[in-house]
Amino acid sequence: MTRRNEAARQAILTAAYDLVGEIGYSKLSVEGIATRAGVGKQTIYRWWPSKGAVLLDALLLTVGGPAGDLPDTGDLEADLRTILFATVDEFADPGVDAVMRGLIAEIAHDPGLAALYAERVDGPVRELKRRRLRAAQEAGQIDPDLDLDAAVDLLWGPLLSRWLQRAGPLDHDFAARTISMALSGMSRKM
Amino acid sequence: MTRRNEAARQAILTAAYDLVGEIGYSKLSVEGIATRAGVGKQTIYRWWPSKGAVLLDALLLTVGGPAGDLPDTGDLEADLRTILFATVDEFADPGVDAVMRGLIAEIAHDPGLAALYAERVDGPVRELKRRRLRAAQEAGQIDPDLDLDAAVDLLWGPLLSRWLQRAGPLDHDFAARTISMALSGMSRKM
Amino acid sequence: MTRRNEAARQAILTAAYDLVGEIGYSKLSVEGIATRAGVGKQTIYRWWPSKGAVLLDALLLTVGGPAGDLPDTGDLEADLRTILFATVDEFADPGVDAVMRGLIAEIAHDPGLAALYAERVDGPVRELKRRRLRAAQEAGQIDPDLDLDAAVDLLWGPLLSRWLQRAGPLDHDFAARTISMALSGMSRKM
Amino acid sequence: MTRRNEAARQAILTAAYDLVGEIGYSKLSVEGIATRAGVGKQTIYRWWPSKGAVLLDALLLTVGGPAGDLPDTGDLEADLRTILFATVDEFADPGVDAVMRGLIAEIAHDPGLAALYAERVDGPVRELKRRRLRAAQEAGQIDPDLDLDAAVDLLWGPLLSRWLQRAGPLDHDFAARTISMALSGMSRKM
DNA sequence: TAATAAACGAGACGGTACGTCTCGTCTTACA
DNA sequence: TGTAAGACGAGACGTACCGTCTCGTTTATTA
Repeated sequence: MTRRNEAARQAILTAAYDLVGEIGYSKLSVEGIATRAGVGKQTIYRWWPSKGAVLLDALLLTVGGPAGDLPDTGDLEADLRTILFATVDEFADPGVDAVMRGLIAEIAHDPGLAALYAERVDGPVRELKRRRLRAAQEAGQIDPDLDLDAAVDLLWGPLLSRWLQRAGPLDHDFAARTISMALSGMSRKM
Repeated sequence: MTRRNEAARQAILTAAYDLVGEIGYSKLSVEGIATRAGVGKQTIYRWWPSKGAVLLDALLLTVGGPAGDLPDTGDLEADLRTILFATVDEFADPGVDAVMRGLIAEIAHDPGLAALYAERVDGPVRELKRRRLRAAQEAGQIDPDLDLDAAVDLLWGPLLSRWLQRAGPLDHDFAARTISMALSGMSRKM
Repeated sequence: MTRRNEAARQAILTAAYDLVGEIGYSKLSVEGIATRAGVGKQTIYRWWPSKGAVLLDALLLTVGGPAGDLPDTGDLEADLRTILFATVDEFADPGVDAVMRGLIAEIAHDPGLAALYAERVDGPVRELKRRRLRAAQEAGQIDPDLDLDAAVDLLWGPLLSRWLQRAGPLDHDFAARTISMALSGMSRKM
Repeated sequence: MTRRNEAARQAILTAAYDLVGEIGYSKLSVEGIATRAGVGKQTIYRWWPSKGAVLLDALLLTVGGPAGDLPDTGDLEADLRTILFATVDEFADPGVDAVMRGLIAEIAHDPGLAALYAERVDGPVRELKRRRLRAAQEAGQIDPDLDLDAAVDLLWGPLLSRWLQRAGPLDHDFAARTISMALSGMSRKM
């Protein structure tokens, strides 16, 4: 039986999320999270194996878990705009930004965290995206032979690229242009 | 004139690059680099402002600086394959992987490092990519009204996505599929 | 009326006494006692105010409380030998040794424990010693003007000294020599 | 070659000595000493193996090392008064009191500390005491067959007893009475 | 013969301190 | 002067216990 203190859990995740946005992943300390949350360090170590695991949970507070299906109005391009605009907005949140960057670095050398990330964050979201594109295939709007995973990356990869490299604006206009190119292609039409 | 010891510089960069591949960015310490390189800590602090700056220099040792123009045989799709296959291969290097992930995380809260990254790594490479696509525009192979920066991201973003999320294979086949979709588009042709 | 669990009391005192002999006073923890005794921490805190109080009770289990009068055969020197030899043997018990040393240190900054120690341990024993010497005074065997408290310290102090400083053997022979010197004095008799 | 910071050494020993007198041995922490001394914890751990070793060094600052020979005016009883009165005064110092009690407890389970104590504190002092008594033997003032170590304990043991048990006043008067009894004996002279 | 209330085991909690590790600065001795 | 070595003040690491505070679960009267 668990006698876990839910208030402490919330305080820890909120403190972690706020702090990482303020000082960045690498300067974030378990000590700092505990102090900000008004909690003993052991309470963090009791329930999470690492700083990364805490942040992953904190991320889910914001990005939300399985948020139901993606919109499907029948108009694929309009729906993709709705969805990618939301992604763009999420990336603009300093908490999400800092947490994601930290996790990306940590995942490389922490297989446990990588598994957790795949299971809790990437997997569910990616499945929703695939499902929306499959519906478009069934509606005859996109090529039925398309590799849906590759298609998902074609749509979201460019956003990721802008976000990571900070080498250009990541705004709704860019998302719209990406959708347009992805759907119709870069090549000159004869 | 600097009395800088070039042998020490080499030893530091090599040690940093090797170590980051072995133990990861977050566990890498200046102390560790100095010990591995057989160098005093002060010698590192004297010449680099941060761990990230050392790694950025170390990265340039491997990825190389401005490597001349990208190939232009006239066949755009073939040239893109050559180029993106090389990118895929670079991402497979554990040293490059670890350094890049670390830099990505650090850049968010270190403007100096961000500037350095933009100037030394991202900028020059991106310029070469844009130049190759501009040539294709002039050759009438792709839409003359295309936003070239967005086009670069449409091609390289999907690779970045696979590399970061580790949610699918990042191989030559995937690169080829991405190029094909980017050029011709996802939409069903009537 | 208390519904105190006597089995738990015994288990706690035994565990405390055994543990302090094994790992010493400073490394002894309430947590450790509770675990060894198979008891919840609260059961200890419910009945004792401090680690020292537990040990004081544990000490009384072994050293025993008021063990009746000291022997009085009429032969003072022989009786003192019997008594001091017993004291020497007690000091040799590792449990007694560890508990006493711990209490001595703690007493300095814990007035409550000091009072408890004076009342339960030192007081009763000292009274018995004084009483035996008073009988000797009445029998005309020792100086009737003697300060009995000082005399007690003259006999037992040297034992305490050896025990504390560990700078010489604390055995029956030493006790006998001490008794002999105390009774007849160090000065050359002309 | 040592590059030890002498100022830090002094600050640590002074802080340790002051603190132990204020809060007692068991509540004394390395963290507290470091903070009070304005020093990093590592600087303490670098040079001392334990809290006890720091306090032992701190004790030597006050009690002093080999302070030259004990007084020898030819009058043994007068000299012993001078010496034991000084001992009584030392025991009255709260710093000495707290340090000694702490060391006594620690010594039981720390052979290294015990050796250090014997070598640096107890040994030198005891040798001086023995030497003074030997001079008295040679002067024909005390029994030439006396076990000098036992005689030392006969004189200082009672002081130790009073100090430890706190069961009676430890003052010059008591010391004088002890000397008198030790020299002439408790037994009624016929 | 229940019910009921304390004492109990277990262990989570907010804290303090542990002893270790690394940070970035500073000092020393050598080349 | 630049360097290898490494001491220093600072502070986070992850662990062990502190003493307090619930939790159900015995027990052992009391109704």
